[in-house]
Amino acid sequence: MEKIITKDGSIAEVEGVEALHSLRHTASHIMAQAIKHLYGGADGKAVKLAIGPAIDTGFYYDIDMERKLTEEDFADIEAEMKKIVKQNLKLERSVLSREDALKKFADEGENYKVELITDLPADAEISLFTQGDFTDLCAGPHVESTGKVKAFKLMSLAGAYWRGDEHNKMLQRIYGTAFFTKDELKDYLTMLEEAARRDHRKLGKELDLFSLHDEGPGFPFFHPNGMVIQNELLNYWRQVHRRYRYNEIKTPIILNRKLWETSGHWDHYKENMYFTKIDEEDYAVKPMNCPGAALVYKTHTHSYKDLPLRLAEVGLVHRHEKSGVLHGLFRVRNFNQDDAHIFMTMDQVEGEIQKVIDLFDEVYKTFDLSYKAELSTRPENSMGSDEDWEKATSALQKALENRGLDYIVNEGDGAFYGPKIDFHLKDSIGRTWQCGTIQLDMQLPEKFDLTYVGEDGEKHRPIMVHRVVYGSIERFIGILIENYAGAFPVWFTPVQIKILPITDKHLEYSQKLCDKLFDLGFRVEVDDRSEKTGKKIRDAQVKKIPYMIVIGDKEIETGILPIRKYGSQNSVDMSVDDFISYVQEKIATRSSEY
RNA sequence: GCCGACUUAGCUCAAUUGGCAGAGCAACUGAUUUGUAAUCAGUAGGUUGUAGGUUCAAGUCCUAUAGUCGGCUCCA
Repeated sequence: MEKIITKDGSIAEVEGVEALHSLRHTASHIMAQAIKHLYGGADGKAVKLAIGPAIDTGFYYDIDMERKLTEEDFADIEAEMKKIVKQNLKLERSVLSREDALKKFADEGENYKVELITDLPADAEISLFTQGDFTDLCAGPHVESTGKVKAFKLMSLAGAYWRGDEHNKMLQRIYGTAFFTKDELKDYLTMLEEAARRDHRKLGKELDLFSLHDEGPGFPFFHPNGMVIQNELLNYWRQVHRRYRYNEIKTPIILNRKLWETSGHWDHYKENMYFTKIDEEDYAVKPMNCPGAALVYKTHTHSYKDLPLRLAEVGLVHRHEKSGVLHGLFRVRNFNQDDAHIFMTMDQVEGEIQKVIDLFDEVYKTFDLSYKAELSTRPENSMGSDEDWEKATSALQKALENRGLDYIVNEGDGAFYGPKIDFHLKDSIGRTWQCGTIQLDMQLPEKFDLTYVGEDGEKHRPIMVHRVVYGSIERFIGILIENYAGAFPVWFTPVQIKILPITDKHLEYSQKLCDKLFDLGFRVEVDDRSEKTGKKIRDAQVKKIPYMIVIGDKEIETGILPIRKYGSQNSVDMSVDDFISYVQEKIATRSSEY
């Protein structure tokens, strides 16, 4: 239990995340104080402070000053912070009137604080926290004194726009982390090192899954091992979608400008699209699959009896992403969406969305992934009537609530054509990435004049849903690499079985065994190098191959195979047939155990 | 796109104040015939991201540019 000074100024005893959050908030004040001391000049005005909150991984402070900080300054700042910690200064909360607060910060040249105060609601209490010679506008909470901050470390520097708006000035952001004890800090740093070992960019290279080249920034190249994963994921995807009664289509990558004008992308998505000319006419490379699906829909008249009509498509889309955002397989410029467009009546929306959520849940469970759902509502640059947005948003909300899913709401984060539910998955260091998404679209059926014939014999407008489970195959593979640290379940790992003959004498038998397993559909290889067994085992372990079989005189004589599983120190004996059915069972059940 | 850092052999990394571009692993060749996490020896591998500049001399300093990394913004 830790004592903290809460937002209303009272003292409370808290523990866990809440206590840590307070500690880190105080740490950010200590850092700001240290930076003021070191670089603020006599009156402190050379350093202007913006905001400095605690975050999940620690804290940061955004500052504005002429001097450009580098990581070499960290040692100085940390040393100054240590002094402040050692002084064990009490944090004291005070309240000022709006005028007094504005005057105080204006006098100090803290124009960002002035702006923050100005934007506080009229009835807000303006609280300050003071430690020694440093006072900051702050709602709290904080720990009682600077001496509590026993273990901290500055982590990185970054630029950050004031108020997150790219039209504003870019400030210098310093990230740090803090813990109550040195051991906790050490554990955290160790965890980060381990996470770096799971990084999909590193493992992608080591396991020879994919590569990225200067010749195509953001356009990943998949190697044979990576393609095994991709194809297995798609096989599984097709099985699931068959069961959920989807039909698959394929639409072209390059389509005429007119189509994109009809769909609204030409007006709303142009900055993310690539263009080309064919026979003097404008064409665009598709950033989404939906207009193609709309054209397929229109090739027939549809009865209400056809609905819901589920058209799946694994579509390769290209999007121009700003150069600074590319990130391994997580953020690329072309990717395969495991898309589907569902056409239905308004009455069917809620039930159909629930089916989609069921499908998502099933798929994520298969990969041992936990996810977080987010509902995004109407953005500013959007099309359609208030009423339609209202109806669509509440249908999504109801589906989420009926399924009992926890979700958060992102106001104004929807697509320009409708609200959406996003499913976020975590990478190795806890950053979340949007994978699955369910987007209601009231616009496209209108734009493309999509209709179905109702019971009444009249034409009606269907509702459309876009949805992806994996999101992008590329991103999903990245998530899987980090989730499994490269040790994939048998069913989609690139090489399932490695046969290790002890000497050349055992090569022939090994090769025969390999052929037999290969013909049964297993991904199996023989290590026929003239290396010692220990070396072959080591290499197979490093490549994270699920099953190793050492073949020597004994095995040839008895026909019993010693199976050594990945991560295990010893082997278990199995007959060839038992081993075959054992592995077949692991694959059939998509087990993540070996 | 913006802020900062980085870029040396296939990979991971060295190279003192500017002074002969190197190691381990991988690859290849040969020897070795090996029983559960690295056998030995040899060979080859480079316009130091790219383009300029400063200098007697540039991996090292300067400018531009590309890419990568950490963030911001944006997003599957």
